[in-house]
Amino acid sequence: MENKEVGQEQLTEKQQRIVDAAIEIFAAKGYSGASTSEIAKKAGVAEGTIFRRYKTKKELLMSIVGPMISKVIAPIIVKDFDKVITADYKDFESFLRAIFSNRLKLVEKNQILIKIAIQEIPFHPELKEKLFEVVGKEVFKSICQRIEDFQLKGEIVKIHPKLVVQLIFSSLFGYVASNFILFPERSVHQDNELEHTIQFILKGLRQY
Amino acid sequence: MENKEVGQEQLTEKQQRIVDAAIEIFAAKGYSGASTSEIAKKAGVAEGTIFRRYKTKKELLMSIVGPMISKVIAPIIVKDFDKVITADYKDFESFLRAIFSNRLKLVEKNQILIKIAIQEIPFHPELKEKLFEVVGKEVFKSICQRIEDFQLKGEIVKIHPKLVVQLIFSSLFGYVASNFILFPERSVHQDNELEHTIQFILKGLRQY
Amino acid sequence: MENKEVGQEQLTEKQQRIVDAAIEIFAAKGYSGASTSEIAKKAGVAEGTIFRRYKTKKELLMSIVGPMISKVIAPIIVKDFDKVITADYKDFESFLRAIFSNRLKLVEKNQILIKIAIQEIPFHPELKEKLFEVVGKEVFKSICQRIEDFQLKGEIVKIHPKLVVQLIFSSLFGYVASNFILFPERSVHQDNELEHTIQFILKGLRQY
Amino acid sequence: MENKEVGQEQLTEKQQRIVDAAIEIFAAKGYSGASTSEIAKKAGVAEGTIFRRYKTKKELLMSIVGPMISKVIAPIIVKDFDKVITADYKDFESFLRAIFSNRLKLVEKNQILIKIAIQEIPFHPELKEKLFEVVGKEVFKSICQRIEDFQLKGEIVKIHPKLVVQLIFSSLFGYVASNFILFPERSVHQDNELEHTIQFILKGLRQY
DNA sequence: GATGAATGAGAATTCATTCAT
DNA sequence: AATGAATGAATTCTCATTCAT
Repeated sequence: MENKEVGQEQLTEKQQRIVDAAIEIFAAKGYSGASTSEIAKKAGVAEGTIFRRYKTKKELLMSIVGPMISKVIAPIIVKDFDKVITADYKDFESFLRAIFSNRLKLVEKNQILIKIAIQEIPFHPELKEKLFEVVGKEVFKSICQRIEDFQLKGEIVKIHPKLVVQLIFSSLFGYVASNFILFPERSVHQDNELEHTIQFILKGLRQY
Repeated sequence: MENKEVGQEQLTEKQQRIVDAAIEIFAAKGYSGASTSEIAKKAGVAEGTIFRRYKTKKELLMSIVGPMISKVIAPIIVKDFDKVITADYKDFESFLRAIFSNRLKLVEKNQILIKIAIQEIPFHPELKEKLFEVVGKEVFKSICQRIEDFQLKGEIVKIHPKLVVQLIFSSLFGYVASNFILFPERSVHQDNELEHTIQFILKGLRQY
Repeated sequence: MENKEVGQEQLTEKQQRIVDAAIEIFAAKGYSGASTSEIAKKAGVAEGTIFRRYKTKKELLMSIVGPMISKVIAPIIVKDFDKVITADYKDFESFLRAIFSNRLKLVEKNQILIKIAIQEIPFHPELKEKLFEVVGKEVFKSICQRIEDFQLKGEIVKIHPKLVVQLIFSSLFGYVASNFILFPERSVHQDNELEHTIQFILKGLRQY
Repeated sequence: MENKEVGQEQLTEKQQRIVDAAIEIFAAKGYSGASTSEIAKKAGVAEGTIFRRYKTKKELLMSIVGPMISKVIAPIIVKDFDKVITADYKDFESFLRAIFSNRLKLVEKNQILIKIAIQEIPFHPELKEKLFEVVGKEVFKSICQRIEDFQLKGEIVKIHPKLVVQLIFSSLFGYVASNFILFPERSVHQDNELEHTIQFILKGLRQY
């Protein structure tokens, strides 16, 4: 399972194997629980090899999670957001579906990385900050603005736009977290579950 | 901040201090990231003292998280569930409010413990199993049953009861996770946010 | 060869053995060339034992050299200096002999420590500073003052007192360095060598 | 600061840069404290490049210090020694001044190299031996012989010639060590200090 | 000749755990 | 029960050295 999405700026083959191994082990045991020797063994390299490119174990983590936040989390929300923003969605439902449909694929594709990110964010203020920056500044505003548009058109309930966003993403996050992180083996995320979740949000935000 | 709720069966004062210190440090750094010597220092006891009662570090974790799952997680859902089940809630809204109102207090009261549990569950199959047992077997059935009642009365949408439960608890979990674990410093969980969340769920589950 | 002079504030027996081993190995290989595992082996303790008391290898060095500077170097010059100052030495010769006689015993007794200090001072600014402080501030002034007395009495040449001190201690340092550090195995420091050195300084500083 | 004096037999430009970098870093951190990768970085070459010419790190040190001992230390004492020996110095003072004057320039010019040599000699028996050979055999005898001449003429005190040499060079070494190695930043080696040192030795060795 | 990725032995340090007091 | 010195295995990291390109 390669994660070519992340951090492959001129990595040698061995370094790429290190990154892949690290991803797997960080996901399985968490950052603190993973040992560099285990990573090296799984990658089939000498332990010292890890430290040629990454000065510290933490740098290895950051090289995985840091870019991921900008390259995966952000796109999950922002990607094609120009289109979403520009595109004149005929209604809120289209908007919501647009968000869910292609974004959930990104989530699925980057499951492990997201698992690592969610697991480690509580322990690494830098990551928290980065997430805030990426999500907060770049995305939040534009989404909120869009929400207001739909509110003005009377399509969704007139509560604080921030709250609308939180409700949508709480549902999304709850869905993701329970399916991917807490109980990944369950894999009950059938299509209709997703559809019902969308319906749930749609109705939950309806005005009357 | 004492957590008298958990594991105080005949603990000496020092042992109680150890538990309190462990809770704080496990929450801040995770199980693997916490060291027993740090815990001992914060508790103001000798390093060896920890191992008098708890044979291993892991046993210390389990003594905190294990009981917590039965004593806190379960009550969050089950407590007074006899009443909930017995009580003839006049409608689904009452039922939902009943769940949220007193349960969210439990969550707030046990914030740290829940943080630890959520952080560690992915790494400890035993915990996962215990959670399944407690939540799954004891609670899930009865909640589902109750949901079916409301569905028969036509109060909520007729989708698979399990999904209804997941939607409700996804919202709840999203709310809890984002407020308590990911961004505990934000503390925007104002009252009206909660109210809107309830409204959101109510409408989201309405039939038409 | 115990070095009970230094740093034995409530050391356990093992810790004392660590210090002794460290002194021997630091002296033989220098700080960077010595490994903690070698020290542990020579001390007959587990490597981890070193780090119970000394957080780092450097702290171990400092615990040896730091106190030594105040407790050995300083006394070499200052010890009984009250007497030297108070005592009305009938002439400069008595003064010089007083300095040399009992002080050189201190040097001999602390050979190894002095060797380490001299070897490491160039690489550790902290040590240099400490030496300056101890020697410079506490000692230099009072010696210089004493020198001036002898100059006024016409016993020694009237050049800058600082220079007199430097000439005396250059001779002393040259003697110590070549005998103890550079060529310790030669051990030609016979009594008459010392006597001639004193005569040499005496005549070298005579006025006419 | 190039040290063209040493080891430039057919060195490529890169190899010369390696030598220069090594000199700087060996001086600053000592042999054990210096890492080849740091040297490579400072020299602006690849890590492997060092090992093309020098099979080991130690060989690099030896290529610097070894030749230095013959090419710098020896000349300090021997250079023009034919002249010194042949030349009929009219008195001991001229002899002493001849030694000091042009030799101290050599010392100053090769400060760093001498610093390295003095720092490393205690740890490398080969260097000690080489120094003995060069200094001891080639120089010592002829100096001693010369000293005896002056003693016969009644110009200097009649103690063992070896001791005379040691007294002279102790003063010289004390001067060099304190000015260049221990406290290089002080740089108080003013001209008159030197003059006074010479006067000090002269008088110290006078007969009556 | 030069490079720099890779190595593996070993360095410093951490840490859960034991045990004599 | 409590202590805290001691342990030794494991962990992170360093570094001289090799070798294919």
